[in-house]
Amino acid sequence: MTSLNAGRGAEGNSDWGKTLEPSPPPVQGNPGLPCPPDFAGRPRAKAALAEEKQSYETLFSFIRARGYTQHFQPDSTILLHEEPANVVYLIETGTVRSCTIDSFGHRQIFAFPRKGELVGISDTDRWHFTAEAVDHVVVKSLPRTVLEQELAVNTALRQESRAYIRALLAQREKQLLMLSHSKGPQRLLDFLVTFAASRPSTGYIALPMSRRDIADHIGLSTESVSRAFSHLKRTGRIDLKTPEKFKII
Amino acid sequence: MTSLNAGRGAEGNSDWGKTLEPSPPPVQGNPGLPCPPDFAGRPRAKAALAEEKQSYETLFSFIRARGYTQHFQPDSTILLHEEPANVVYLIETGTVRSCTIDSFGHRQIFAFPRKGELVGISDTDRWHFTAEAVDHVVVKSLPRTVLEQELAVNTALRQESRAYIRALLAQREKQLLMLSHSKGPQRLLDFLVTFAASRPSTGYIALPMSRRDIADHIGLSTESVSRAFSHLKRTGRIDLKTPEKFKII
DNA sequence: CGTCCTCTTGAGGGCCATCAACGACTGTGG
DNA sequence: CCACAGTCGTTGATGGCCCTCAAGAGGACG
Repeated sequence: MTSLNAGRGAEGNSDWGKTLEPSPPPVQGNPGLPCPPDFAGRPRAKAALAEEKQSYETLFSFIRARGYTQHFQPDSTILLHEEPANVVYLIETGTVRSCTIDSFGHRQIFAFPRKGELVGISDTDRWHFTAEAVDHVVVKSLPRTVLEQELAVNTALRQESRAYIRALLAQREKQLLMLSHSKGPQRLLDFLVTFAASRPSTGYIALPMSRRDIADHIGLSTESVSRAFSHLKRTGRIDLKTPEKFKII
Repeated sequence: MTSLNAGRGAEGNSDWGKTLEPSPPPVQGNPGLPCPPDFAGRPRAKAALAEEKQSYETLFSFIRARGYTQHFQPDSTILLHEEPANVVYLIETGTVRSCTIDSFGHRQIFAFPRKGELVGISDTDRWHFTAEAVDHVVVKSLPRTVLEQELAVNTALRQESRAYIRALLAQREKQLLMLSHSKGPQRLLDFLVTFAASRPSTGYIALPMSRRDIADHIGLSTESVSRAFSHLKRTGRIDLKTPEKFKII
């Protein structure tokens, strides 16, 4: 929570960080240059200046076309930590919670994936987390072997799969930042805004998960979550029609 | 920080979660089965029961062989958020800090990669974070185009690259768990243990980074980090010879 | 209508951020 | 050589946030 005004000044790169040793093979036929042109600040061909919105349509279409529809009852387990990661899910309906539980029984919910999001794309051997249905969940599930076979030959699919996992990583890092630097009500508001953004809906938005789920997501106790809701309501930042229906203001 | 004793009982999967709709193409010539055998709990061939330690030797060797040696001065910038991700680094010497800074100037350090770790493997277009040298850092840097060309044709490399990013994701999730559920001294101890584990050294271990860096990593103020050090020392969990040299007990 | 669960609100206390001061060290310039 | 400023690490005092314990309201369900 330090503000980095002074700091150790990450400036003064002067002539450090330059290539000092051209290394044996000059890579790609750039005879005179110790360092190929890609080292310079040139953006890659496909990257427009305007932030290019990543699409996962190839990946999603593939799973939708080849996957099997499965249903999960509220609070049932979709995939369990340590078990073989034999499948990938694409959510069609409902909300999932992805979490881990430590040896003391403390639970951390990393995400609440919903319609149009993948669950299980990040593992190939065994699950490193657990996923449970929050409400009634419908998914398309695809055997991992099928996905892997296609990944081996389909470049576009590979790019999208990588991009998806990268996005997960960036998401987690954003959460780390939030957890260490913002206070309860702000964390709740951020969560609600993010959640609302995943719904195209206007008007009141329904929260499928319990206060405890929210608490274990944003790192508070259920009581503090409740107080944070009351605080946001009192200060006019949200409208809370019922405990489950809210609107951002 | 709830303990999940009662909870909504993630049991009772009974006959939910079964495939309800065989979906058009039965995939791989399993005529009668609506669901190929990989759906069952069979581990994949390569996965031994004993936790298989992932090796990144193909990836590392490739970078070592084709990369360029670069040096970075303490506190110089290795890669900057938003700039083109044209390169991948393998650290040979020194310690790096990978971080992001939010709009209020709050900094979150995600990791302190060191010898034998990669920096920048997670992005392909632009950096989603910043990396700075903590002390004098020597790296092998490889143009991304070279890596991508090889990834396109080298399956082993692809697997290792994916595994590396997966490991980063799991690491971040572990950090999230730690940040929300453990207190200052415990967080510091976890960090020190992790840091010590990355050194094969016996005896006292030197900390290259400042208290502020540690603070921004484990989500405390510098003063609290200092108090946590004192606390661990007082309760006999660490031996602190100088502010930079410690030993786990 | 009682039981159970969730959500909410209050009271008390602990952890930690903040402000402040101090010693140790370093590099600078007189 | 020494005064001086600047940085870093440490410790103390104070206050705020939030966890814990506790109690109560409201709804779901048998």
